[in-house]
Amino acid sequence: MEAGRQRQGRLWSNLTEVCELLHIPPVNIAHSEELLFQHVQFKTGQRIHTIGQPFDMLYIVNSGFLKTVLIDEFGNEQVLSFPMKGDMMGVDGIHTRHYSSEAVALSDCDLILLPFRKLAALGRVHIELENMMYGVMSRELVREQAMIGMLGALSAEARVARFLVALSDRFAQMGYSSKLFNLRMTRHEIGSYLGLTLETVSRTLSAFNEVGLISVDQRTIGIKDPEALKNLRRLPPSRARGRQPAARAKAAAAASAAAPGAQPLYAAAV
Amino acid sequence: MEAGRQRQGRLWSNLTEVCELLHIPPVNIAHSEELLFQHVQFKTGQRIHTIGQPFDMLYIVNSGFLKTVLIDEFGNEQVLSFPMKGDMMGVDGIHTRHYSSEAVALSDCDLILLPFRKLAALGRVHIELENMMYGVMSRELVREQAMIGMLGALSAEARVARFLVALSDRFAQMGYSSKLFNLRMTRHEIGSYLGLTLETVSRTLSAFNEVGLISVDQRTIGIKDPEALKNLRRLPPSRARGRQPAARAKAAAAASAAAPGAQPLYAAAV
DNA sequence: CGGTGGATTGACTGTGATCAAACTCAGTGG
DNA sequence: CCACTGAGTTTGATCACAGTCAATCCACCG
Repeated sequence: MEAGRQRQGRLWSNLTEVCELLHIPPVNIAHSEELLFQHVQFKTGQRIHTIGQPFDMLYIVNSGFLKTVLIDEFGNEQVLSFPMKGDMMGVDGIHTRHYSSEAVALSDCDLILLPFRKLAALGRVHIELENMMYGVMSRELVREQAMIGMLGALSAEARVARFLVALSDRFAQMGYSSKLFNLRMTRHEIGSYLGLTLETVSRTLSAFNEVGLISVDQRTIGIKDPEALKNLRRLPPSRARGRQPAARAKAAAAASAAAPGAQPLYAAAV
Repeated sequence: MEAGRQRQGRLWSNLTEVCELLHIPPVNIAHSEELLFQHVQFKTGQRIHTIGQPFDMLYIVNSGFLKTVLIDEFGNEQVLSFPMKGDMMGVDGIHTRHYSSEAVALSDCDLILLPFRKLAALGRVHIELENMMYGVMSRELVREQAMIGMLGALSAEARVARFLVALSDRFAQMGYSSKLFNLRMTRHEIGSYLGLTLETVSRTLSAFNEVGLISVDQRTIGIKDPEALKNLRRLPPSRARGRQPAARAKAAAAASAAAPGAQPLYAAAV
């Protein structure tokens, strides 16, 4: 853990550390050594904030894994995101001054507290910081738009494939292996996130495994063919798969990547 | 059209007018009469901005109807929103400095141009304005989260029902009739927005009509039973509907509203 | 008029939800 | 140490919702 220093028995980060965590050009401020943001630790299962709770803080994930969820009028959970290192949480609370979603730790976590009013005030003086705020919020908006596009247009298989690729990329950029990793969330949570049932998620992972795109063992995922996953739209029907060598099916999945213009065999006509 | 004044043959609005359009407490600025924002007119079918185009402007809808769309890697349109009076557009361009979506006029429109840099600079001096910016972006984020929840969890019928209710509410708050209005978008666009096909949208509207929840004639929609629509989860199977008086089915739909705790007949176990 | 884009309706099919059963694994306590 | 538990996962059988393909139908416009 490079970021953070001890003070009064707690970890604190300065603005420079916050900026690099967010992948934002560093903001150079006079006396920035005195401007520190406090860390907080949460244990697996603990709630960071709940729906309706008065808003005053933004959070940046320094380490660990979380989920954010919406609860509908019948008490059903809908997973909105799986924040991890470098992600900002709590932005949805700005508008109504109350959080509109709930954040839960899926592993032990270390979060940085950003008092919103203080941050906004700082942004008035340091334009890069203001840019950072607008930038992070806009980025989040674009991410959600992509999510809407995915839920509106893609098949179950394509959703699971993209989910795996996105995870793999995140792990890579955090310095972990992009080829072999552990899922921190249950099938149920993945399903909720992707608009699918847990059974469909499980079956789809098994199908990818059978065809050699990935390896699955409970929560351990091995990415075998990232390119095919990235461009997958639909797998051949399982009937055909049974009597064929796995290589055939894998090739078919990859084919949809090679010729996006022509309608490849088995590709969805979205 | 109360907002706007002529100058150099064009319409301009001051900050106070912009604020009330956005439903934000008015920002009082000295010399606010000299701080004016230009209007632009677009005709039906015209593009306001396209994907990848360099970002520098935000837009506020003063009158008219639009759609914003994402284009996926295969050229398919995905409708993201139907902006109308009081909505802000272009926020998705802040992050990468390029618009990530495309906005198209569905009717003749009058938009107010907000140069982003200028607006951000103003926000540094006038905190209410800064709050407005953060607030509008956060509100958009929450709206998209609700959309994700809807796409992930609701049946086709529930989506269409909520779409109608949301439209009805918007018309009401713009001072139009909430009971009778014209759709400005095609079935195809509604379908894309809701993650459905145009046939499913058409069929669902017809079913609502049959059951007495609404009246449909092409693009003209009459809302008959807003409460039942708001709480609808699933309609009784069409077989049963045919031999029953419409009132029965309507009552069943309304029942799911009355007793949200108990599982009503035909309600989806989401 | 005929032409064209949009809407409706019908018949059929497939994907993914539902219901159900078996299995894995970690934790707990006798 | 092992049986017991319970949460999570896998797999199977079945079915319905919504997608697909196709044939009108309708309104608007040149």
